[in-house]
Amino acid sequence: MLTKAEKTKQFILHTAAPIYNQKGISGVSIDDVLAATKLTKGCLYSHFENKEDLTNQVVDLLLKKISDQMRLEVAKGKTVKGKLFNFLDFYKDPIQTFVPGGCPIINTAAEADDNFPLIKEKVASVFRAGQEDLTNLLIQGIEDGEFSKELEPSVIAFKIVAAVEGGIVMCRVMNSTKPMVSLIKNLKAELEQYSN
Amino acid sequence: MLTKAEKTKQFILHTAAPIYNQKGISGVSIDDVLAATKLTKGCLYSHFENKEDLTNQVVDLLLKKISDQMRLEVAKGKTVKGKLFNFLDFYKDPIQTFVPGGCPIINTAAEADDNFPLIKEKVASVFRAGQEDLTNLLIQGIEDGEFSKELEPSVIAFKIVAAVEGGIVMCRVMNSTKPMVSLIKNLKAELEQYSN
DNA sequence: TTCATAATATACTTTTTAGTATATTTTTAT
DNA sequence: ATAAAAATATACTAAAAAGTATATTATGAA
Repeated sequence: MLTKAEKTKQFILHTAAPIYNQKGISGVSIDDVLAATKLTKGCLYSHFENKEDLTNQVVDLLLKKISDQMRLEVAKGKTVKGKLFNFLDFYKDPIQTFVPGGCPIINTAAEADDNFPLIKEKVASVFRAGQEDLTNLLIQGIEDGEFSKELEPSVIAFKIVAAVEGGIVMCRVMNSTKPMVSLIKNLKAELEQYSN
Repeated sequence: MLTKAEKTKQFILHTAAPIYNQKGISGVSIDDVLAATKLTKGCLYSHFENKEDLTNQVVDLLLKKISDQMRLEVAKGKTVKGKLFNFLDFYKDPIQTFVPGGCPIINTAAEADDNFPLIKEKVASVFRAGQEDLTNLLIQGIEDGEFSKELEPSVIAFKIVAAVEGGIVMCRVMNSTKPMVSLIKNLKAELEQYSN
């Protein structure tokens, strides 16, 4: 069983996660987290060394949450194409996102690249792992005969993720899910072009 | 001729611009700007009401700078395809960007969507204008017979921008321009597919 | 060239935010 | 049940950041 303290710590992390995803690392204050959790400083600082420590653990959680859920959805697909389509559908609503505030991966990436070397590395790892998995999936699709050999796995893997992540941010700012729906339809059609 | 004060104000804005693009709105302090400009508070606050005012004007400048330069490059193209390729090539180096820190449009979009309604609207306008221009360009390409009627202008316009903007952020975090080079090559190939 | 105005510098105050010391309460193993 | 240890609350200090009042200097139109 989870100890009380561990429960509280997880509660803090899970409560802080959407706040961080919405406000960004630099935009979040300890007081924001205290207000949301209704806890006090003494309590929070007994679970985290300082703000940097909290931030690092929140980012870890954010990246894990989105990655796990995404993999879960992908895994439901029976075929390679099914898995790819599930990946795309996972991102179909850029306004109401799995973690409020958009995709934590692109959000964190955009903020961390020039400012937080450690977090930058965390996000880079997530991107690299994602690219590797997607690329392998596409390779398997070719090997299985689902896709034509014309398809360049690593290029398409990057293109799909870049388009989806960029699309999320654009849609959120323009307050419309429409372009994303069209984009996903188009990306599916592009994959169909490579279908055997 | 530009008055002294106007010169100073422009100097502040242009000096602050890359700082904002790198650190993000919430990450920049007035002291950061003072340190970079070697000016004092009294001076800065005589040109700007407060931090919000400075921020708004810096964001305006950032969005204008990148938009103007992009349009300039696009305009150099002789054909529609030439213009589109120039657009893509404009973004070919995601590490050494026109404004240091990546593309101000996606950076600002990612930060503003949940936090700065006014700035969110500014970015949305830039995206909308860009989408309109790109879409019209593609429509013209079809009318001119450069592209096939199969090409859906607004969908491709969104796809290209989303992929490029998402790609920039991914490349920056992964510290590699390679995926971007491949992406641009692929997007050009995709456009070639629609070529007559 | 002078003087009114604008620009800039200096030296503050205020506010916000992070972090700490210590007292009190709650867990949990015995 | 109880006592040691852990968790939490209270009330602070420290530091950073925003913003202001006022003195000084520079600009440019008469």
